[in-house]
Amino acid sequence: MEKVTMKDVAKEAGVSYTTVSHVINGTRFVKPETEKRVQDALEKLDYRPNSVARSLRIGSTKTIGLIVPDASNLFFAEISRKIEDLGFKLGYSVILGNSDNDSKKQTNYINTLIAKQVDGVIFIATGGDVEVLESLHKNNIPVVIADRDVPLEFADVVLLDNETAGYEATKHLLDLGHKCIACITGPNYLSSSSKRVIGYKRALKEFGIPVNPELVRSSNFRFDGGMSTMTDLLESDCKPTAVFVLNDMMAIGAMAAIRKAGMSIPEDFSIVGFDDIELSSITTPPLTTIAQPFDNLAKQTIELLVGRIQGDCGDDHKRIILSAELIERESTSEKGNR
Amino acid sequence: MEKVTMKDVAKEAGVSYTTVSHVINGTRFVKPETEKRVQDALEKLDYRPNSVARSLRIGSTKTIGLIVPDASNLFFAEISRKIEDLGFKLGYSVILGNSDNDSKKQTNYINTLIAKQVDGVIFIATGGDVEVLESLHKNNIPVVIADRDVPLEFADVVLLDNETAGYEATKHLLDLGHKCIACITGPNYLSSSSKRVIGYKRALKEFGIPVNPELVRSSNFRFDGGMSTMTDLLESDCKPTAVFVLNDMMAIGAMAAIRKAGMSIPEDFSIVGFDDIELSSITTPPLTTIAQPFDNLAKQTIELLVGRIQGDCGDDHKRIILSAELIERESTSEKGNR
DNA sequence: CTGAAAGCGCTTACAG
DNA sequence: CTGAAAGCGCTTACAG
Repeated sequence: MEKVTMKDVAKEAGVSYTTVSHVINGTRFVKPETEKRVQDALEKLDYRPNSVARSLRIGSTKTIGLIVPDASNLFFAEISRKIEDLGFKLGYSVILGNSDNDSKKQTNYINTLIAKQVDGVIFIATGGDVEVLESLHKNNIPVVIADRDVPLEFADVVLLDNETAGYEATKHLLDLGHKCIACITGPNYLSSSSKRVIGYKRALKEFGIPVNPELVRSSNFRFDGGMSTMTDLLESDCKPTAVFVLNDMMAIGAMAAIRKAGMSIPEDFSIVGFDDIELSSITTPPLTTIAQPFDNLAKQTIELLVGRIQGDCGDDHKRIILSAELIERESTSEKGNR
Repeated sequence: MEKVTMKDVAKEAGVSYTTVSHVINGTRFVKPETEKRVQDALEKLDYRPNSVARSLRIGSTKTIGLIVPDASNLFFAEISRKIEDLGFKLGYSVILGNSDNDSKKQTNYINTLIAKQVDGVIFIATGGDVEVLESLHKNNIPVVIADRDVPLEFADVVLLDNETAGYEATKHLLDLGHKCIACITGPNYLSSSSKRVIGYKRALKEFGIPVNPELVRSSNFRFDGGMSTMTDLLESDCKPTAVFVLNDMMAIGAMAAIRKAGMSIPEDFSIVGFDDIELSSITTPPLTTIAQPFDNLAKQTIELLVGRIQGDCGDDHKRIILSAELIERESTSEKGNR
C-alpha cells in the first residue's frame, strides 16, 4: 500500500513519466498504442494524482476559502451550501471558516488561507476589523464580498438591494392600512440591516407617517433576540399593529412573543420577515417575507470569483446589486380586520 | 508584489535558507543575533509560508475532509460548525462536501479529497453505496464515521445510542398515560432511524401495548415530510393521541399539521421530537425532545480522527456510543388532560 | 512521436 | 553554531 506515483506508472508502462503526465492531462498527442499501455498501468496500479504536487508546480490549488459569520445560522448555511455546490461544479473545493464576531479568529483564518494558497476567497463579513483582507490582496488572492457590504476598494461585491427591499416590505404593511409599524433590526453596523431601515423610513415618509424611534429596535438577527425584542415592544407605550422584522429567524421569535401576549397573527398583528429561509413557509401562519435570491447570490458570487481567478484582472471592481421579492403569505392582513 | 519565499528572506538576512526554515519552525538552536536578523527580514518582507510546498515535503496537509448529506439542514449545519471549530483549534482546516443522496457526487468528493491529500475524513453517510470509502483506506487516510452507522471494518465510529433514546422518548409518552402513540420515522435504511424505532417498539411492548403498523410511518426527516405524514396520520382510522417524531424538523412540520387539524398541543395531542436543534426551544409550544449531544459528538469525532492521524494505528476500531437526554418542555402532557 | 531535466518552495538528514 | 544538497510528486519548456 505504498503511495503510487507517476514514476511507478511510467515504469509499469515502459514509458517516461513525461508521457504519463501527458496522457493523464490529455495535454499532447500520444500514440494510441502507448496511451493504452499507460491507461492500463494507471488502472492496474490504481494511480491517484497528487494535487498537492501539482498545485506547487502550477501555482493554483483549485480551492477557495469561504468565510461566514456562523454556518449554523440557517441563512449562512443555505448560502454556503449553494456556493459549495456551484464551486464544486466549477472544479473548486471549498475550505469553510466561521468567523463569529472574533476578529482574531478571522485573522487566523485569512492567514491559513494564504498559507494554503487558496485561489480565491468569498467573504461574508461579521463585525470586527476587515483590514486583514488587505493581506489577501497583497498576496494576489482575489476576494469577493457577499451579502454584507464592506468598504474595500480592491474587492468585488455582490449585495442585495436592501434599501428597496426594506421599502417594499414596509409599503406592503402600509398598503394594508397599518399606521403604527414597528421595526426590529439587526446590529446597526451591518449594512444589510441599516439599509433596510432606510427603506423602512422612506416608505413611512412617503405615506406621511413620522418615524417613531421608540418603534425601531435593534437586535441580534437570532431567534431569541426576535422574541425578547418583540416582547419589549409589546409592553411599551406605543402600540404597534404590525412589525417589519429584518430577518426570518427573529421574525419567528417575534411570532412566538406575539402569540404569548395573547394576540393572533394576522388578525391582531401583522408581521413581515426577511430572507425566506426554508422554515418560513411552514410556520403558523406561514410568514410573509422578502425572499433573498439565494441561488442568484451564490451564482453571481462564485462566478465573479472564478472570473477573477481565471485572470479577469480589470481594475474596475464590480458591484452587483440583486433585487429581492416580497412573498405574500398569511402573516399579514388589513388593519382593522380583527 | 512578487511572491516572497524563504530564499528571499535568507538573502535579506544574509543566512542560508536552512537557517530561515529553522527559525520559522523553531526546530534547532540559532544564535540569538542571527535569529533576530531573520525575524527582521521575515517581517520586513512580510513573508508568508507556503504550506503547499511544506505539505508536499512532509506528507501532511493539516486538512480534513467533512462529508455531510446536506449542510443546509440545521442538524448537519450544527455538527459541521462544531467540527470545524474544534478542528481549527487543533490546527486543521476543513474542506466541506455535501453528498445529497448522490453516490456519484460522493465518489467525486472522495476522489478529490484523496487528490488533495487530506489527512483524514469525517463521514456522515447519506444513502447510496459506501464502498468508495474503501479507496480512502487504501490510501492510508483514516476515516471516522459519525452519526449514521455504516458497515465498514476499517473505520472508527461515533454514534448515538439511538435505541435507548427511542425507548426513553416513547416511555415518556407512555408514562403520561398515552396508549395510542404514532411514530414518524426517517428513511428506513438509516440506522439512526431504524434503531429509534426499535426503542419505540420495545417501550410499547414493555407496557403491554401491541405495535400497530398503521401508526408507524416512514418519512424524509424534513419539515414538509413531517407535515404531510402527520396529516395522513390524523386522517387515518386509528386515532393516536401522541406521536414520537424522529427528528425535530419533521416534528415542527407535524405540529403545524396538528394545529391545522384544529387540535391544541399538548391539550389534545402530545408530541416529542428528536435532536434538540436550536429552533425547538422556541416553537409554540416549546418542543419536548431528545437532545443530541452535539458538542460531545463533534468532540469525540474529531479527537478520534486526530488521534488516528497522529499515528494511533491500533487495528482495533473503536465504536463510541453516546447517550442522549430527554428534554421535557411543553409539547407533551397527560392523556385525558383535555 | 517521446524523453531528460529543471524547478515549484519547502524540510531535513548529513557534514563540519 | 550553520550550510549545501537531496528530494517530496508533479508540469512543461527544450530537444530530437
